[in-house]
Order: sequence, then structure tokens, then C-alpha cells
Amino acid sequence: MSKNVKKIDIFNKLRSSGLRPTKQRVEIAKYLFEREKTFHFTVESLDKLLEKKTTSKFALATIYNTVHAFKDAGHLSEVEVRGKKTYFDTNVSDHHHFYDSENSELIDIDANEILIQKIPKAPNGKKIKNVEVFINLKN
Amino acid sequence: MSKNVKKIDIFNKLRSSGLRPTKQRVEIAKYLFEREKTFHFTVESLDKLLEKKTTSKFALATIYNTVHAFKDAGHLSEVEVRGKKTYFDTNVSDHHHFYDSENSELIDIDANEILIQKIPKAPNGKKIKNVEVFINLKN
DNA sequence: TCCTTCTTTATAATAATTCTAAAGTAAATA
DNA sequence: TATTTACTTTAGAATTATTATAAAGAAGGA
Ligand SMILES: [Mn+2]
Ligand SMILES: [Mn+2]
Ligand SMILES: [Zn+2]
Ligand SMILES: [Zn+2]
Repeated sequence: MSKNVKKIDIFNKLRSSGLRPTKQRVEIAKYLFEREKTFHFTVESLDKLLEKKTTSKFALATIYNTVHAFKDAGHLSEVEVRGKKTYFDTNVSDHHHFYDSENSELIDIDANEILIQKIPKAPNGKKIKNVEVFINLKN
Repeated sequence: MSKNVKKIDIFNKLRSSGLRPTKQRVEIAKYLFEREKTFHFTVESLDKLLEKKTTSKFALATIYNTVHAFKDAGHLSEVEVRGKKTYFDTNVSDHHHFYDSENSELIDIDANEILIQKIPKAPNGKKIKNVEVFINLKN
């Protein structure tokens, strides 16, 4: 039963975002969204994981398409990391990151774990959209 | 005279970094470092500006080489910006940025203009290397 | 000057991502 | 349910940013 509830959730999530629940989207959505903790990934890492964890085949372009569709629908966010590949994040709330360059690993920091006491005002004619704090780690 | 002093400065800057003062490096260094304010650029934008502002020719590979050599010597820093291209920065001190996505423009924020009051401790076995604050702007 | 080392350059290669267009599938319609 | 339409997947080509290669050129020292 629980499995069916989840399936319905995924279907609704897709439908309400204007996305047809295709086999690929459902599989990817299940893999990404049916988990407790935040998941950070690149398209390449997701591709490898899907290959291992599912029996379906996914063209790389489909993973790109799907991930971007999920991002545009607000189900994923994009995180800027020094490097060449784009990272995605199942945590779409306002939050910050540690970055461990040893393992190329992002770790969430809840918005309320960082308090900024003093911040400059935005340049003339501009407003602050959001503030991202990125904490680089070393050993 | 002032022009000669500057030329000597550039030569010393290159020499002390173990870089031969070639025509290309001197031109690029003069263009990048003989200015009051911070300059943020991509390799592509620098290429176009050099083409406009100087009479010399620069292979794109030379600009890549030179910019990376300057970065490795500590004369430039690299800034992570959402997007595909790498940004470089003539400000190598510890500082933060506004980002105006309308104009793809970075604006410096001095380190002392931001005060962080509360910050989480690093994960087990890790230390904080540095903290980068990135403020996205809107109109 | 001669020699050695470093640098520039044009071009090829690579890596990540996006585009294309044909074939397939889902949803809407009859 | 059968037909039609719109959307999606796919393999492969194209694009973009960047790095590698290797030959020709320039710099610095003896
Ligand atoms: Mn994107
Ligand atoms: Mn670099
Ligand atoms: Zn996150
Ligand atoms: Zn800067």
C-alpha cells in the first residue's frame, strides 16, 4: 500500500508540474525524491546510480532533460561548485553548503545555522535576491 | 617616467613569479594590473578587450596560459559564478561578491562589510578553509 | 653568439552540455 | 476502443569552454 501511495505522490508531483509521468521520469523522480535526506548529484553521477539501481535504460539526454524539467518545476535546485560539472540538489529550501573538495561532496547547512549580522546594501537600483554562503573545508 | 616605473613594476612582478616577461605577458599584465579598481573577467571577455585595446595579437591558448600562470602566482583569483565560464578577479584578498545576473557582473564586497555572527562547526575531521558569501541581485 | 629552456601559437583533443530529428508513448478525441 | 495529437525519448551530431600537443619563436645565460 505504501508503495502505491508513493507512486501516486510521484504521479501527482509530475502531473501538477505539467510533466507527463513517463517511465523514465517516474523512475528518476522515485530515485531522487523518495529519500529522507538531501541528495546532491551531478548528471554523470545520477546516470551511474540509475544504471546500478534500476533495470531501465536512460539516454544521457533524458537525464539532462528530466533534471532540468524538475529544476524548472522547482523540485530541484542547482548549486554552484568550483569545477566543471553542474551540481543539483534535492533540497530546494533556502540553505547553504559546506564543500569538501577532497570528496567533491556538498553538505547542507540549514538557513538558520548561519546568522549574518552585517551585510552591505545592494548597489543603486538593485535589490538582494538571496544570499548564498559557501564554506570550503580542508582536512 | 611614471610609465617606466610601471613597466619596471610589471617586469618585477613577472620575474619574481618565475615568469619571463614576454611581450604577451607584459601586455596582459599591464592591462590587468595597472588599474585602480578590481577587474572581473572571463578569458573570452579579456580576449576581446585585448584585441580592442592593444595592437598585439594573442592566441586564445596564450590568454588561458597567462591567466592561469597569474592565478598560480597569486596575482589573480578565480570566482565561481553560476554559468559555464570561469571568472577571474584581480582582487586576490579575501572578499565577497554581489552578482548581478542582468549584466553578468560581479561587484566586490570587502571582507569587513560582512559580519557572520553564527556559523556551524565543520564536520568531523574537517576544518573550515574559507567562507565565501555570494549575494545575488535583482532589479 | 650559441645553447638551453621557456613560451607562443595553431590546431587537435576533450569534457560537459545542448540540439536535432526520427521513433515511441501518453493523453485527448471520436 | 481506434484515431489523432502532442509530448518525450533516444542516438548521435553539434556546440562551448577548456586543455593538450608539438612545432616555431623568443628570452636569458655562458
Ligand atoms: Mn541548468
Ligand atoms: Mn583554473
Ligand atoms: Zn543542499
Ligand atoms: Zn572580486
